[in-house]
Amino acid sequence: MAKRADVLDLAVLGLLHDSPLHGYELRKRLATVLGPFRVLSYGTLYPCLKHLSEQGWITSSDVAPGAGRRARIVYELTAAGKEHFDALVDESGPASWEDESFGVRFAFFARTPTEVRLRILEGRRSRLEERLDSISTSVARSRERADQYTLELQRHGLESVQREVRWLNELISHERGETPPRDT
Amino acid sequence: MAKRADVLDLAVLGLLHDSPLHGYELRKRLATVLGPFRVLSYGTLYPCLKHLSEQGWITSSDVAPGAGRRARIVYELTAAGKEHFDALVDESGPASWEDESFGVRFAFFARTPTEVRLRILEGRRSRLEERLDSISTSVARSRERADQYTLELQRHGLESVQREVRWLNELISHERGETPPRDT
DNA sequence: AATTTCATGTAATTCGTTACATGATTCC
DNA sequence: GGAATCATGTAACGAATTACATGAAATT
Repeated sequence: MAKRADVLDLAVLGLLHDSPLHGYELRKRLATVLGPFRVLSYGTLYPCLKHLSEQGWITSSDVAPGAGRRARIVYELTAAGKEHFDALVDESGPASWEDESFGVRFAFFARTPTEVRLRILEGRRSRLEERLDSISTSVARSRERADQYTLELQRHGLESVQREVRWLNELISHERGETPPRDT
Repeated sequence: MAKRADVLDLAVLGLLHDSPLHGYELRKRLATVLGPFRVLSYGTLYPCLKHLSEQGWITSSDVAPGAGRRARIVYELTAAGKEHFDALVDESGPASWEDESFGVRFAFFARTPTEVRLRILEGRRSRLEERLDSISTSVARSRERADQYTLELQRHGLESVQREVRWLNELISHERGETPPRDT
């Protein structure tokens, strides 16, 4: 069963899928995958890399300080790591896992089979629709007690979720209707 | 200086501002304030209530099981608690604190002076604008390396942030231009 | 009679941050 | 010569979750 920590694993394995990288560079690229706001600390990244090595999903090799570049440790994906990545991308787990991993899984869609892409998009959509329900319920429950600002906050939240559902609908029909943008 | 944990403190104190409540009921109402998605566990709530009592911001009293209702512990805001709440609402801290507390502080706007409301809204807006910058930079940096899906994800993220900025603009001009919806 | 909802807590664990510690290289 | 960036880690701490533990009252 997928755990929370697996989100980071997934992101790191996904980035190493393209090319071997060292920790410092990985951290910068993770910002793109996890969202440009979140900057991961080394206190999280390096223990994670150690863990991935122990599991045999990546290998590390010391690269001597060549012309202009200093010594660093480059991590590379193993065959087992590729398998694990595929399993993680496809894996469905508790709603919290799927929510947190959605962005990361989407970021690696170019390497994901169409049917898995569809499953992920549809899963996301149905979770958002549940959210829509629960917001409506909570709005109904607290209408008397709520002031203008609370209502406005709920309204805005509702609208944001609805917008994302529309976005997903477009993506889903795109996946179903025509050749995907790029197929690897 | 505001810490992360203070977000929960703020939410609890804000809810108790209206009326005394017991833990179980508090937890349900917290869902409205923190967002209908997040359900807080008792493992977080009860230690928090203990902490707030120790600080003298709330008092607890055992209520005997009256007609139809069973025994429970009702928490009430103290004068010191009200002061602390006001201080927390007004407090500016690291970006992470302001980001996480924005929703909660907004939820209690009805009890917040107009100038503080404006400070909070403008603070949020300028943080989002920084985010806009950093997204643009990261898009520019990774354009060659990025595939269609990564670009689409970034595009969607950018649009969401821009939408929220527009929302904030409306709220700000509303605060500046006319009598606020409700003044307590 | 059984299940759900009400109601309160504790213990172990996990995730992640901040601060600390170190040092080379490049740019100004 | 000094600052910024590159590069890798550890230790202490903090926040919150899950699982555990308990039990009464209401609903079906």
